[in-house]
Amino acid sequence: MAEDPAEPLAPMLRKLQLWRRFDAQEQAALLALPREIVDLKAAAYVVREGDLPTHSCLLISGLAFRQKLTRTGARTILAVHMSGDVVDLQNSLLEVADHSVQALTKAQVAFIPKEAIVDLALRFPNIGLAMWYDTLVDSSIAREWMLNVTRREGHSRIAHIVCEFGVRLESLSLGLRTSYEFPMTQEQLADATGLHPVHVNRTLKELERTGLITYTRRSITVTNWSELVVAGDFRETYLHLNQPKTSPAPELQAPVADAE
Amino acid sequence: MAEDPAEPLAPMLRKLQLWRRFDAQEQAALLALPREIVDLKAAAYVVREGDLPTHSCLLISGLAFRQKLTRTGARTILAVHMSGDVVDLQNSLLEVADHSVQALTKAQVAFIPKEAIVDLALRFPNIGLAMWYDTLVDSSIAREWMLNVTRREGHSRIAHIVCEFGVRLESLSLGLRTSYEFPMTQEQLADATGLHPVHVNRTLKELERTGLITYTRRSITVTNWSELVVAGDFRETYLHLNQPKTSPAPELQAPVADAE
DNA sequence: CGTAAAATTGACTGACTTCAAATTCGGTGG
DNA sequence: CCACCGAATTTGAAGTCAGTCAATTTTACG
Repeated sequence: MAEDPAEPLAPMLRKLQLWRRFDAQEQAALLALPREIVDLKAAAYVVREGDLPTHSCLLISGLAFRQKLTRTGARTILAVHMSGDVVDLQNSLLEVADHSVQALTKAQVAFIPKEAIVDLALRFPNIGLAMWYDTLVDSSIAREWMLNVTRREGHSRIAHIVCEFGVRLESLSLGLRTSYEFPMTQEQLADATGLHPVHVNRTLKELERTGLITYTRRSITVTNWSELVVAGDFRETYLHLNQPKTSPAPELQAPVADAE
Repeated sequence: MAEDPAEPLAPMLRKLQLWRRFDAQEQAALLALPREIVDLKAAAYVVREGDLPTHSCLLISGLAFRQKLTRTGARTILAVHMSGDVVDLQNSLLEVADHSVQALTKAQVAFIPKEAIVDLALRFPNIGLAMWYDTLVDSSIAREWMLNVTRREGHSRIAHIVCEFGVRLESLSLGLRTSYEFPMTQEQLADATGLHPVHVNRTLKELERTGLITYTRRSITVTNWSELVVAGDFRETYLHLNQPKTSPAPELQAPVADAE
């Protein structure tokens, strides 16, 4: 949790090095990205749908989520982001933001000019690849959510998202998969699972009654992990947490010999 | 439709140049990618969930779709791809395929070794950026689909997808937005909208009865575009078709002066 | 302590699913 | 050209999961 305040971009470096290894020069360039550190209150907007974003946003601490609305105001929550995620590499590289990003809890973020991101990707293609990979993993999670909300029943949807948050938070050392802080309201949980808040409430109660979880207003304890995994049809491959790191840009070491 | 057979990768070049302009060297490098051209029958698999993919797949002609299954066999269709799409830039760069890709119609594809893609991105960062952008647009469409299946009613979901295919096919000169070939079965349409095939059938009938579309087994004519747009809550921003092309890699022209 | 947001509960409704059977279509072989 | 077959579509009837509406209780927090 206690990041070196002198290196606010360290969480981004750590996250991207899940996908590619960086040499000293690449690490320095990344940490030297121009940025503005901002403290956000819960529910503060990072980007609004329709904006022409000028910055990307790194989440240093706290949680954030992406959302999209129908014309009638119904909401879907598309993703929940955690420390180290460059929230909205998805959004801000394209011209117009097609969805909004909002802080879920109070959060510390770094705004990075989008040209600086593009420039970094052009000067250090290895970092560009890592950022690309990172957005691909986001997409993979989005696909699993799509499956979740279209083809699983209510109690499975809830069970699945409870499993996912546990594994993700544990991978960041922000909790245990069987016990973690859970700051979403039931209404937000409903928008993340395509259900109605009332039904989410009843489903949580049912998961408690059947002994799978204990739920208090802002925390979750899983009391029967293996049954919860079955109930949620949870298979964690889609999180790509075991992606083997590619050693430092081997392609750059032998680019001349192009045997074909 | 009639692409120069000497340049089978031309559709990919055309598509990527929607996002970035390439100079002659970049264009040549892209067209020279190693590849194997394959003709696929309808329903043939390109990648299966769980595979360790070694190739990316460019769709030269025909349609393809991505899908994912629950443990009990229920299916969701995540995306439909058209000519020029590098189906599964999404999938094949990561270690394990988290979903399957299948031909929707008979199709011609080019398999490109994934190292060749990574190598191209490292040698020509401008092309790397274009491919990244391309996957971001895919993600944007995926987000709209998520909104569609979670927060719109059945008839809206169908109306929305009918609008989307019209606009996308028209942008590729493969049809008119108000009249196009539509090779999906009602069962596939159900899996793309999170509905049951029986309900899809009834909904299509209702859209016909109310005069919005005419539907025959394998083609759609929109008889009232503006009402269909309203019914489907369709706003085409998310397709990012008006993304202004960035002129040839300006960042590369002045990388020295880094005024901050 | 007071207040607003969030959670909870009950009664009722309905959009969509399920099951099952009939019909149509497209291609194939005689 | 026509009969045939499996897949896709269509239709009907009945059931249910989740939504809706509305009121009450709990909680966080100043």
